[in-house]
Amino acid sequence: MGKKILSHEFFTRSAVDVAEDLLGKCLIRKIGKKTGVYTITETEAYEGPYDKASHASRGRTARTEVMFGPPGHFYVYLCYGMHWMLNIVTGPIGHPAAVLIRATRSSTVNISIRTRGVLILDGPGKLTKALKIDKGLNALCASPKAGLWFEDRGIKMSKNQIKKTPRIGVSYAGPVWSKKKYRFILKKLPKEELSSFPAG
DNA sequence: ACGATGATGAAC
DNA sequence: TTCATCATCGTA
Repeated sequence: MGKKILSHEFFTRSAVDVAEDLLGKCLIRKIGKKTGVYTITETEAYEGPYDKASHASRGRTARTEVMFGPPGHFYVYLCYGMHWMLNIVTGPIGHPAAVLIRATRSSTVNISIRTRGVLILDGPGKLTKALKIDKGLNALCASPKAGLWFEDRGIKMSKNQIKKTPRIGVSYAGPVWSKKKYRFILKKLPKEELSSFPAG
């Protein structure tokens, strides 16, 4: 099976396109000798300074600076005083946009009790907690060097597997932007296509 | 339905 | 310097 690291070009597009295309791609987390593979099942696009739901709509600040930088870098910030949100910057330099990674799914193999199951991380805060993602990754380039990156592992996607809905928790963005269907959900993923990570 | 919990940005 | 506001989650 091919394992292609998603690089610069993949993220140099509109956040909406990247958000949709990230479904079925894999998020890889390496800490020490342990490597986890997590298939992305839910994303949200925050597209540009005109998007009232985006932090970038209030201009260039210390926090949003990363969004104005190069694509393929992480934008990580604290939400509600306790949850880290993982975003990946998209579009060309100077265009503030990013995609929020909201949920993943991966197969698990627990050798000690000889069971096989599925690990579902179904919320942006749960995901970062499980993958030990925090401010330390902010502004870093997605890469093995950072210990966190994206890969295409050959999962085939078709449009009818994707559900589009308005984004979560953005009512403050006004009637137009809060209603945009910029949230992408992968409805189902065949078991054999689930990525796995080594136990122990 | 609501409280936890702290950074952020805007107002004064 | 103060204040309202959050791209959420777990418990009720």
